[in-house]
Amino acid sequence: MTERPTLKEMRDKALTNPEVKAAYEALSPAFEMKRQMIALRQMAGLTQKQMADKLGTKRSNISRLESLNSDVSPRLSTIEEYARVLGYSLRVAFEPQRAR
Amino acid sequence: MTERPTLKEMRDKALTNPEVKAAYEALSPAFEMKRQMIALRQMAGLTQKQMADKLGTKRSNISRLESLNSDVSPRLSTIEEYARVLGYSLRVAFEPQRAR
DNA sequence: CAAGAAGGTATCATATTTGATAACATGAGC
DNA sequence: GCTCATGTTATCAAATATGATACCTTCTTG
Repeated sequence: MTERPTLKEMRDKALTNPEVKAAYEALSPAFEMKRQMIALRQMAGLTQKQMADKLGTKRSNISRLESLNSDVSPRLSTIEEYARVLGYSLRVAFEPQRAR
Repeated sequence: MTERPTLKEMRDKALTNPEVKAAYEALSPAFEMKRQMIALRQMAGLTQKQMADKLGTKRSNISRLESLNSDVSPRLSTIEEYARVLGYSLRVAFEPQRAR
């Protein structure tokens, strides 16, 4: 039974291409959130160093937290703290999954 | 210089009262989120056991994750997974902090 | 009452994040 | 070129979350 590729097969194949994979992940909630975090910090006119001071930690840790290609998934409380020192609170919403 | 209590002092004092503390925390973003998670699971007609199976883990871990008076702050990826198996994706929004 | 289903909580081992330090790269301003 | 500010990345120790197991309570149903 030879068949033409299913949608899922095409997607999986595409994801083996690094560029496609990057573009795909760029849409993930975590990526969107990190972009937001960076934007909020910059809008507040703060450097990573100043942000680190406010949070009682170091530059490098802020860099890692904001890093788009970091493989760590931060704790919810870490994101909450980051938001709080910038004058924001978190809202976590669940929305019906986008079509794939 | 005896003074009348500041707002902050009154708040801190109030938070030593367990009941007040509970009511206060009930408004936190994490609490709101957990309530949402439980509601979504129940709307899907799933028990914690069934949820655990979908996630490849155990009942007790789901209970802890959903527990409102748990002292653990889950990873973002943990919440994402939970949402995903229910057909939802996460949206994390930053909103200007409520007045206190 | 007995038995099973559902949920809660404690504990321990394991996995992962976080904090701190150091080294590197880039760009601005002197 | 030099220096400083900013940001990135790697590494290790310490803190914390997660997985699994066991035991407990409360309901429900027979």
